[in-house]
Amino acid sequence: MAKDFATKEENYSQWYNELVVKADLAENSAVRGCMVIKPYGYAIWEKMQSVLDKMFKDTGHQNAYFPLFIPKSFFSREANHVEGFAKECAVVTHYRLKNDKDGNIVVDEDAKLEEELIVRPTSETIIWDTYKKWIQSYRDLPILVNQWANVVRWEMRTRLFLRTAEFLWQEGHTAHETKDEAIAEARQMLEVYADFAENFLAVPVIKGTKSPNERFAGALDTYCIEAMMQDGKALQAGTSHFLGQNFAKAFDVKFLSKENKLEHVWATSWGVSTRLMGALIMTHSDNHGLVLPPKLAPIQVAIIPIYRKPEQLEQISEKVNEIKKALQAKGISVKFDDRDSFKPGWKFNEYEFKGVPVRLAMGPRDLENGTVEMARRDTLEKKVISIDDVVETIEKTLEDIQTNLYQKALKFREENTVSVDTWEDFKVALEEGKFILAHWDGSSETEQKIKEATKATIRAIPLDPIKEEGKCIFTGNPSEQRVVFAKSY
RNA sequence: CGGGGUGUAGCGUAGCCCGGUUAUCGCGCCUGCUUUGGGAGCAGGAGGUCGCAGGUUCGAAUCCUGCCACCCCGACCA
Repeated sequence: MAKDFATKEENYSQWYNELVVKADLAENSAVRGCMVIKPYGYAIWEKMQSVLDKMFKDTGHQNAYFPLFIPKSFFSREANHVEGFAKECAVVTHYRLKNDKDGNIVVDEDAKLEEELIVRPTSETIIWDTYKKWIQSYRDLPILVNQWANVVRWEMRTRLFLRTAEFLWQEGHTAHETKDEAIAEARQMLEVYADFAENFLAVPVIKGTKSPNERFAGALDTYCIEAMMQDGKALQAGTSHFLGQNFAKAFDVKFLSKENKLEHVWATSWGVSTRLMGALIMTHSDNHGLVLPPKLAPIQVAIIPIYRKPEQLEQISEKVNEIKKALQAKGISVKFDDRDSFKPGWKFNEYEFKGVPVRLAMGPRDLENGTVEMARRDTLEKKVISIDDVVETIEKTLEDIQTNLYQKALKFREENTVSVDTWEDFKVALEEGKFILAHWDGSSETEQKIKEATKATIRAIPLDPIKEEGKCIFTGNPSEQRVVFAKSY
């Protein structure tokens, strides 16, 4: 089953250890749960970064960088925030090692830090401590800053891509004069994420807000995009938080308004991580390996020569280099794999599991006929095309693949989303791995009880809902709109 | 931290219950020849503290004790 293959870590981590592997660096495994991102995998991350970075800049943001280490005391300033992260923080207590009398390297107890440092699990605290120094007047606002960084969350159980102990991400932290402006910013960034997910990752997402139980620690409102993986489980692909004045109050960040009044600043934060690579794998992969959307594929076209004698390779190379040049002129990334150490069949498989969208093969037969064989990764179709049409055909095919992947994923989600009105139906649908649209009375207790009974949580309270009166699936209390329930990663 | 399981070559494994030659097999790796339109074939070769420490024994991968690590299920989570 494709969906088993694409969603079980032991499967994808094996066939895709070209991309990324779990860190296996230390025998006593202090780095358990971290990942080594290999060059090909990192190339995908870089593509994502460059697209997102441009989107952030187009919406007026700038990049900056803040320290990895955060003094412990910063964390205790915002009560909800510390509660949310305290259980998963790595703590630095010493700054020096020494040799003991047996020659072993040990921690130098004399080098104990006065105040422990936390390895950032997220940077709100250190950034707001800094913003205090940057903001005095309404003229200093808004501050629209993004940071590309790594963060560490000491999770009890890790999972490749989706929940590694260390991960790469971007975190935006903005400061505004008014509540409305901050909410508008959080909403805007949610739109940016949704746009990126759907038009680049080719992953359809549900936009919504989180219920209080699922909200970010310290936020007044958490906006999210939720995607469905091939086993029907939900994956939170990105979040954007309206933080209200919580951090401004905790870090005493005030400004003088136009009316000469001292007011607390309004805040947002938003982030996406290397988890998006997990979303990519688990949405599109099939039993042949990864399937990459053309807009994010490091290699869009792989060309494989088929030959017996060196002379044939020479002739083929000549033709291929013309094609390669023409494609590159159109901004298409091409790899001509003329390595002699692997056979064509081996290469076909290699590029297939690397998810390269289009593969060309050229052999003696094609040389005679002026043709080339083109195979597309999403449908695995092969056809022979004329060399004269190659650039045009490939451009069109890449667009087709991008659209097709999105449509396929969207169709899958729609087929696996159901509206239910009874508790019995709810449980059945959940067993079938569906997204469930159901009424909920709005209380945390009810959500908690449903979670305990079924493991399902509210993934999103959809934005712009169709207003519809109904009764809560669990308690029968009145409800104004349906929310999305699902099991999640 | 609670329940269950596993540790043998780079990876995956057999052997363990019932102790006994040189620790099994596959993949991968190296060399040579033949091959090349969907993961090639043959021949030869390299690679091992059997998780660690102790014990029982003439003899331990195998039995006993302790420790360590990892995996799965729960609580936690982008």
